[in-house]
Amino acid sequence: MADQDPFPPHRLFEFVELTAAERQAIDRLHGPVVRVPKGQQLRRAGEPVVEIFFLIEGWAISSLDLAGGERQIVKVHLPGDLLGTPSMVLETAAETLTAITPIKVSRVSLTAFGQLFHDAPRLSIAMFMSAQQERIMLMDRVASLGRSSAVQRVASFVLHVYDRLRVWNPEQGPKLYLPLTQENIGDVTGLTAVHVNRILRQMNDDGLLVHDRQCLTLLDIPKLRTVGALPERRWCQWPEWLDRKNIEG
Amino acid sequence: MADQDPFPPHRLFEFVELTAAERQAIDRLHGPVVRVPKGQQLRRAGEPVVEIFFLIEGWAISSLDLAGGERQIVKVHLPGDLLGTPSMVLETAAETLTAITPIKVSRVSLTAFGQLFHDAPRLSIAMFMSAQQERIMLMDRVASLGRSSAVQRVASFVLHVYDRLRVWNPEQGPKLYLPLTQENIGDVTGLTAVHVNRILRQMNDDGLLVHDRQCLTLLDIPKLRTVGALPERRWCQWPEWLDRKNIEG
DNA sequence: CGCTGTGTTGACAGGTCTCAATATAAGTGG
DNA sequence: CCACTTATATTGAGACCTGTCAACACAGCG
Repeated sequence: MADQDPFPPHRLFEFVELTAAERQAIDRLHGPVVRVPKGQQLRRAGEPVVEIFFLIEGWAISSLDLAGGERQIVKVHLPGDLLGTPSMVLETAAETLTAITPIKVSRVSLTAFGQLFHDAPRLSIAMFMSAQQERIMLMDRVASLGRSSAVQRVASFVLHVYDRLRVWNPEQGPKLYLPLTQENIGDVTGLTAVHVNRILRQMNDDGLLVHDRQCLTLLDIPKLRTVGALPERRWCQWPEWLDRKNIEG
Repeated sequence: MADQDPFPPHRLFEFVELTAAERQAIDRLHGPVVRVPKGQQLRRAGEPVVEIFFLIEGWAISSLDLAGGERQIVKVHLPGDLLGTPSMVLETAAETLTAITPIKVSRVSLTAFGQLFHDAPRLSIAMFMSAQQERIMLMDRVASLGRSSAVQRVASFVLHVYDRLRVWNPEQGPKLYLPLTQENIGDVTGLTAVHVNRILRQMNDDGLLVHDRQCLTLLDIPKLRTVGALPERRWCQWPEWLDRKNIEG
C-alpha cells in the first residue's frame, strides 16, 4: 500500500471528536488487512461469532436467510463500517457478510474489541450512540418495507445511501457509484429483480433517477424525498447531556 | 403503591449480573412514576428529545409515521423496556411512543442517563449489548417484512413476542396475554386489519394459534417456527471476551 | 470466442388491498 | 342497569400491485 493511512474514518468519529489516545486505541483493534474478492462471504449466518470486521475499502452487505431460501439484505456497508457487530450478543451469527465488490477488511478479535471498553470509556459512549443510529436506520427500513410501495421503497433506499455518503463527503453530488445489481436492490427492498427493473425504468421515465451500470444519478432529490415518505434524519453530533460530566478517556 | 419494589427487571440485567452499586445507579435514573391511560402518546415523532421512559407496567408501542399517513409499529414494548432511546442520536424524535394499555412509566432525563456512563462503566457495556440485541430483533423484522408472506409475518411476530416473554418468565406457557387489536398486528406486520383478520382465521383453521380478545394461544409452536422461517435467537449472557479484563464498575 | 451474470420485456397468476356492509364487543353516560 | 356510542371484528366482491415463469439481449470476463 502506497498510502500511509489506509483507514477510512471510523463511524465512531461521527459522534465523538476522538483524542489521539482514542485513535490509537482504535488502531490497535485492527488485525492484518485482508483482501476479499467480490462475491465471497466473510462469515455465514449460523457460524460462531469469533471476530468482527472493519471495512476499509469496497462495498459489503449483511443479509439474513429465511428458511425458505429467500434472502433479505439488512444493511449495505460502506468503508468505515464495522461488520458483524449485532451478532456479538448471539451464540451463532445472524447475518451473512458478503463482499459485493472486491474489498479490504481488517479482522477485529472480540477480545480486542472488548478491551476497548476498558481502555477508552468515552469510546463506549460513541459505540452506544452508533448502535442507536443503526437502530434508527433499521426502523426506517422497517417502515419502508412494511408500509410503502415498490417505488417508495426504492426511493427511500437510494436516499438512504445518498445520505450516508454525504456524512463523510459533503461534496457528494447527486451522481454516485452504486455497485448493486438489480437483484441486490431487490434483496434490500423486498422486491424481485424483475420488478426492480420495471420500477427503475418507471422512475427514470418520471425524471427521478437514472441507474446505468454501477452509476446512479438522483435527478430530483426533493421529489424522491416526497416519494420516499420518510424524513431526512438529522444526527446530533455530541449531545450536551453527555458533555456536562465531561467524561474522561 | 403498596409494593416496595414496583420496578420490573431492567433489560440490562439480561447481559450483566449487576452489582448492588449498579442497581442503585439505575434506580437513581428514575423520575416520578407517571400513569398514562390507554391510547395516549408519551411522545410524538418530530418532537425534541429531552427524556426517555422506563416502562414499568403495561404495554406500549414505538411507531413511525410515513408522509402518506401510514403507520408502522417498529417495536412492541414490554415492562422493563427503555422507551425512546434510539432517538437520542437525533435532533428530533423518530418514533411516536403510545400506550396501548394503561401503563406506568418513569421519566428518565437524558442528563441522568448520560451520567450512567460515568458512574457505572460496566453498565455502558450492558447498554451497548442491549442495543445490539435490538438491532438483531429489527433485522429479523426487516427480513420478515421484506421476504415473507402474511401468514409468515404473523407467525414470526407472535413467536417474537412469545420468546421475549419467556426471557423473564421461563414458566411462560403457550397461552399469553396480547393486548393488540388486529389493526395493531397489521401495523406491526405491514398488513391491513382486514387481511390480518383473514390470516388469523386461517391460522386458527390450520391449528396454529387462537386469538380471542386479548388472549393468544400458540397451538403448535414447532409448526409456527417452521412457518415463520426465522431461527430462534439464542442470546449469550456474558461473553467471555468481555470477562477477561474484568472491567470494574 | 463462448460462457456466465445481469438487464429487459411480456403474459399471466396470485396475494393483498380497497371499499363496503354488518356483527359483536367495549366503553360511556343517563 | 340500560341506552347509546364507539371501537373492534368479520365477511364479501372486485381491483391492483407484485410475483412467477419464460424468453431474449447485452455486457463482462475467462
